[in-house]
Amino acid sequence: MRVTALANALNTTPDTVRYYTRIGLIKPIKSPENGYKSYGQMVQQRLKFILSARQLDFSVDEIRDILAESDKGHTACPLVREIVEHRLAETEKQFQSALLLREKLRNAISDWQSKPNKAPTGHMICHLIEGEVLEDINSQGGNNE
Amino acid sequence: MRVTALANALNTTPDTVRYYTRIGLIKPIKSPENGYKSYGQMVQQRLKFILSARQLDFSVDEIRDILAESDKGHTACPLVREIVEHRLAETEKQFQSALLLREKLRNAISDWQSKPNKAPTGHMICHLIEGEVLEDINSQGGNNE
DNA sequence: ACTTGACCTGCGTCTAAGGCATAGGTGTAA
DNA sequence: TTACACCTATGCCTTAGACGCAGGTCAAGT
Repeated sequence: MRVTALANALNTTPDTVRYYTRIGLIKPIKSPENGYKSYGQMVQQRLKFILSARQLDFSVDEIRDILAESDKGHTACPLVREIVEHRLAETEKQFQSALLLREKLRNAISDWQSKPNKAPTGHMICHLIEGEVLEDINSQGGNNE
Repeated sequence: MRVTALANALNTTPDTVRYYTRIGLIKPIKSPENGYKSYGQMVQQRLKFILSARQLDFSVDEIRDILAESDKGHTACPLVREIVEHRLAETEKQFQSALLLREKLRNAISDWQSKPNKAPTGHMICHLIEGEVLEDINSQGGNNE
């Protein structure tokens, strides 16, 4: 199996396969005559795992750690559980900030409904944004990860 | 005002100020003796606008367009309204996909609650991920922007 | 055998929005 | 003057692949 065949088999792109190959997550054997990479059955299984983990939004680094553990013959399950918990927490944050942003944008739209368009005044570029909306936004405070 | 002073005044980082300077959104004057950049009052106002727009998740490119319009003496307001509508739509998408991901992760956690940890079997790296969860996920279909 | 065209390959470069490291400049207290 | 803290500009690094390019390969047609 070569890149494109493998990609098609697992419903991904050749570029993705090449990328995982480049960073060493999967290792094909190189044909000595034409230099093309050839992927075996084990590699396909491995790629399948990688793609599934990506669907759960695991980072490539996290996946690398999991595979390393697995390659040493250890269970990767505890690590996977840990990561999925962490990812859920991250997603919760993203979720909340998307919620907040949506609120800001909706407010902006409705607040601006009645306001006219103005030309820039030299000390103000667009009064819609530089108006009172600003203060509300800037006092939302910082976040810490 | 030099980078750090300006950054502190507007509650951002020197690196951010440098970045906006580098891509030409704000233009300081360079001291000819030591090469340090000096930012004036107008620039501060401009940066304030930029930061506010970033709070609304405007992209730097969008902000560049707005500033270009404003610099030509035209109202940027219609453009700003347009962008904010577009951004709201984008945010809605993000919101939905965060929601979906959260659901997937929660399901994974609860499904796995009762399952044991297993060592890799050679054709399976972690049965938690390679189990049935997979099929559900892979049939979610693609999105198009 | 030769050529055409379609497809495929590896490699290098690009993305967004800054973060970080490094090398060197500046200021001031001892 | 030296020590030390802080400041500066510059260049490289980050994610997870996408895209483009120059060249290689394959099957069909001549």
